[in-house]
This record gives sequence, structure tokens and C-alpha cells, in this order.
Amino acid sequence: MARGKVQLRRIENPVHRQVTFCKRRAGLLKKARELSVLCDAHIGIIIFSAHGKLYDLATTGTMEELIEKYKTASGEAALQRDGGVEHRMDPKQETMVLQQEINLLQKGLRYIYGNRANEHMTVEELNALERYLEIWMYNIRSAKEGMLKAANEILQEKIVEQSGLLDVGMMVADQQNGHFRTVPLIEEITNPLTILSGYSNCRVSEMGYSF
Amino acid sequence: MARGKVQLRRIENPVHRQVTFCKRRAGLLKKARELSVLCDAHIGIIIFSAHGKLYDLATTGTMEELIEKYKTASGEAALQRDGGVEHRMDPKQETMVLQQEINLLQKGLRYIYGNRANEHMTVEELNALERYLEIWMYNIRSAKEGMLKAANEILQEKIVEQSGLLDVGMMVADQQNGHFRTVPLIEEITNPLTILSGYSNCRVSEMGYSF
DNA sequence: AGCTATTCATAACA
DNA sequence: TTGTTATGAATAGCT
Repeated sequence: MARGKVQLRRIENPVHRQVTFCKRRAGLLKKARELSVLCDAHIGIIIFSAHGKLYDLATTGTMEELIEKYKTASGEAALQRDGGVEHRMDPKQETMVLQQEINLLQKGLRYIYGNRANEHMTVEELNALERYLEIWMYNIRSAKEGMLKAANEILQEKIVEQSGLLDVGMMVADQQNGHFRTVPLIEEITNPLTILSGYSNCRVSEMGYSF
Repeated sequence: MARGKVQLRRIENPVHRQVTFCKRRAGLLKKARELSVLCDAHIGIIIFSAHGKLYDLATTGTMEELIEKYKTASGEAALQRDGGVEHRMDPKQETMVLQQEINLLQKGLRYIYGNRANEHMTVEELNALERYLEIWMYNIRSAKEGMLKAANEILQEKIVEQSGLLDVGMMVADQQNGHFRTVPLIEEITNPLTILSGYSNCRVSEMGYSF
């Protein structure tokens, strides 16, 4: 920033690095204090030097209070507070949320293929991220389709062998009226994450599979 | 800092204050990232706007990790920190870990899909996201495999045993009748990524698959 | 730690 | 919001 443009990479010279660390750290904390005052913001900053020494700033109250607020705001504390069950949303609402989340995932994936230049990451890093997400998407879709398709095929097959006395299909109870209804098959399920995470997240026995 | 020296007090004009908040917040986070890279520092920043909206940055790993380091470094006794197994099995702890994964993924998505100028991920965060995705993939495969295997076994078993007396399919009991366990399909799923990270070391048989 | 020469950040404006 | 520009600030390289 002065007498030479700075390169955005680690300063190799230890002396230079230490000096820069002191100066910029002071600058960063000053900026934070200014932002806090100018805009009524509450700011907490935690800095660990390379050797592990801690520097911190809390413009409002204590760092602990900010951390608590952070945990609440980032959604973690909410689950702990109200015991996990009662606060849960109605299934349909939850489904909508999940669907939106999946849409966002899919949008993100589409965006990757948009081939945008980026100034904050190296090409190698972006490529690595792309590869992971490609693999991710592939496996999600494959797993979803493979699992449900195979499950349906097995069911169909077994039922046919049993001479068709039984109702064929996956059934699930409607929690509202206690009636059974058919579980949507693969065509209706556009959200691979939801499906897999749903099954994965539960023990099968707890899911009420009954054959 | 330009076209007029700034006064270090709250900006009264709401429009000016909001604009300044946006710009200076971006500047602050940029400075933090630079300091982190240049000097090998690990930095966490928590910003609450006047209205309570959260903005955060963790240049290394996750904010939670930095908070843990902070609590240790600042001499506070770490709360309820004990043996790995018990710790791992505690649902609340598990929820915390999973929520961290979710936050990371969502941040990744914001980075990918949203305005890259406003959302930044460090290499460390990207690496963490990569690790989560790997675990995720592994568990999806395990779950799929486990489900199909279990389903096959049970279908074989039950169909032979029951000789077609029972309905074949996935059934769920109404929670009220107590006869079957409720299937926590959607309502137990707080987020797609919440998959199995707690079960990643379990074999299918250990996951309680039973029909 | 101080001291500039420069680059950077950004307040006001569009 | 997004961009432009005139200026005030921050700071890299030296002492």
C-alpha cells in the first residue's frame, strides 16, 4: 500500500511479517471500532497470531456475549434451547424449506458451469471445488435414483411372486388423519438431498419400515 | 475518508449509515483476509448490524473452531468438554456439529451462487467443505447400500415367513396409536447436509437396521 | 518506533 | 444497488 504494491500472499521474511502483523492488526481493530461507532454495529474480532497469541476486540459488551449472540443467530442455539421436538415445523413447511435449499444447491451448481472468472481464488482451487461438486451431484442423483428405483423394483418383483394378494407400494401414514397414503415415487421426488438425508438420518427401525 | 474528513460518531442519516455500513464492512473483512494471508493469522470476525443481522468471517476453519480456541486461549474453562464417545453421542453436541456443516455448505453456496464480491471463503473453509462433502458422499453410499441390503433381506425374510399375509411396503404408524414408531421423515430433517456425520464410522448393522 | 511515498479505502455523488 | 472520483487513510520500505 505504500512504496510498492503488496502481494496477497504470506510474507516470507519473518521480520517483515511481524511488523506488518502489528501494523495491520492495529489498523483492522481501528477500522472495526470506527464501523461500530459510525453504524451502530456490534463487532467482535478474534485474532490468533501465527504463534497462537490471542488478540481480540468486542465493541459491545463482552466477547462472550457476542459469541452467544452469534450462536443464536447462526441457528445452533435455537435447537438447544427448545428441546428439539416441539419447535419443529409442520412437515409441508419443512418440505418447502428443503426444496428451496435444494433449488439453491442446484442454482449453485449451474452457476459453476457459468464459467465465471474469480479474483479471490486460484484457478486450481475453483477447479477443485468444481470437481467436488460434480462428484457430489452425481452421487446424490445416482444414489437417489438407484435406491428408490431398486427398492421399487424389488418390491414389485416380490409382490408379483406373492401372487398379487397384497397392495403394492410404499405406504406411509398421514399424520393428520391416520390414513395411509402412497409415498411419492422417484418421479415426484426432485430433491435427492432430502430423500437421502431423510433415510440416512434415521434408523430404519425408527422409520417404521414394516414388511 | 474521501471528500470530507469523517467524524467518528454515529451517522445520523439512515441511508448514509447503511451505505457506509455495507462498504466499510466489506473493507473490514477484506483487511482481515489480507492480514490472515500475509501474516499467517487466524481471524474470526462477528458483525451484527444495528438491526441484528449477522455477518461473519472465519479465515481458518469454522467460526466455531475459532470460538473454541478463543475460549481456551482466554483462559475460560471449556464447558462440558469430555470423552469423545459420550460427547459424540450427545444429541445436542451432534446437532452443533451438524449445524456447523450446514453453515459451511450454505456459505459455500452463497459464495458460489451469490455475489462473490460480498461472500468470501478461505482456502481453509473450502477444504473443510471438501471434507464434509467427502464424508457426505461416503455416507450416502453407505446408506443406499445399507438400505437396499436390508430391504432385500427383510423382503426375503418377511415374505417367506408371512406367506403374503401382510402388506408389503413402507408403513408408518400414526404417532398417537403407539403401535408403530413414527417415521421422522421430513420433520426430523433440519438440513440435507445433516446426514450421518455422526454415523460415519458405523457399519450398517450397527446403525440399527431392523425390520 | 518515526518518516514519507504510494497505494488503498471510501464519502459524496450519479 | 452499482459505479465513479476526489481525497483522506493506511501502510511498505527505510531509518
